[in-house]
Amino acid sequence: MEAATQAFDGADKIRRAAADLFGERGFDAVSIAHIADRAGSSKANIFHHFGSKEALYFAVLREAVDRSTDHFRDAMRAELDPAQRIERAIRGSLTVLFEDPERARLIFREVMESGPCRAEALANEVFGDDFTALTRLFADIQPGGETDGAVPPSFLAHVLLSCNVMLFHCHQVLRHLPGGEYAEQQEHYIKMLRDVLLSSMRAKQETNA
Amino acid sequence: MEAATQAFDGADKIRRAAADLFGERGFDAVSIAHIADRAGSSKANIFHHFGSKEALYFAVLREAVDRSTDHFRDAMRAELDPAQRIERAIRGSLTVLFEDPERARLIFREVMESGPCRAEALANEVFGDDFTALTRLFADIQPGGETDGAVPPSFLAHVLLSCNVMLFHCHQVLRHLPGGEYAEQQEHYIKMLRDVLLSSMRAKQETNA
DNA sequence: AATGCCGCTGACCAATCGATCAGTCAGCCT
DNA sequence: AGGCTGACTGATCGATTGGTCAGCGGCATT
Repeated sequence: MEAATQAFDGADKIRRAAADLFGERGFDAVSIAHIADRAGSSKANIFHHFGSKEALYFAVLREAVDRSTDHFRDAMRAELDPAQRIERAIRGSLTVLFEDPERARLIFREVMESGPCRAEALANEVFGDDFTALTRLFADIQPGGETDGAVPPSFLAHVLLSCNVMLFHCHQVLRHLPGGEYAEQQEHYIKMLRDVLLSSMRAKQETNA
Repeated sequence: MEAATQAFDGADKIRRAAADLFGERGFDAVSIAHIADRAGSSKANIFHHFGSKEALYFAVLREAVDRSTDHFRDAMRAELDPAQRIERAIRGSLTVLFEDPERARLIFREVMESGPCRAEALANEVFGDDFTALTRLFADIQPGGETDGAVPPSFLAHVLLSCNVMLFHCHQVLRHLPGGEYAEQQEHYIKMLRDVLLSSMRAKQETNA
């Protein structure tokens, strides 16, 4: 029926322009006129294809979400020693963030802004799989199984993602902080984070008070 | 000269209303009319006191920054054993975030949005002192001094701040993730993060490849 | 050739945006 | 009393916002 041949039809150009602009400046700071201008289209055409500004935003958001989970999944499968598997996971998550920055900022802004209502949907439909996969990775590697007192795998996933997300969003600031040179040496950063995660897994933890 | 007695003059009410709204929804999503309404004032009066929307935003931002650094400084001084000092630091940083959420979101949004131009100013004038203090804390506690191969103190500061900031911004999502119950048990969260940081300091790290 | 559909456009809408204006009112100084 | 300052307001500005609508040209079907 339709021609799937021409990959760049008008609607797609609009989608991509909107993704860039929404990612850079957020929902409210971007106007339909801006998007139309960047896409080389007209305002009316945007409403013809998407109906409203909100609908366009959600379309862009959903596309960004789908794409990012694909990338993350690829970076996860590897049968190596624990240190290398952790490195792989760190690098994979980092790649997702840095290779499509606008998309990543779009998603994180949504997470920040979303109230309790949408948060559960985001957790289940968007981040659940990736987080579970990462948690399972740490559970697999854990030397003595889940001895009580040890840091649980899901928290190690939290540490990994937190550090990466922070590096991504703040690296322009971090690199000017005293001792923040790691923000510009990605390989060095990866090894340090790997060491933090590895030693947290190995150590028998004290659980005083 | 001026009366320092009346603590809530008009300008201050505007400032506080603006801080709340900017923190909740960001700069572009908030209009002067909203702020005037919330402050029980008039649009024109806002321009009378602050000159422009941007000037009001910066005034609010600066006030938020000053207040947060004060709180952080208090939480830092304590002469206890390493585990307790780290706990103290985690709790202090967490308090800064959660006890004035709008202010915290205001600042973080500024960090996210700022290009390379303003990032350096933010690093030096706003976050430099706190980050340095936190780094020094880890350097003091470090058992064998700075043996090479160990995770540097500034990176431990990165881990601490990253995890806290992520917990703050995403805890509505995290608590719905499998294994994300820690997002609602703050004391448990603090102890886990403390263990991660402690074991990262103690362990002689491998620096292969 | 007439048809209907679809991608697309310029002109236009009411509402709202940030900002300015002249002007009011209360307090303070001389 | 009179002059002056500063907090404050309602009305209003031009520009821009998200959104609508009638209509255009190309293309496939009948």
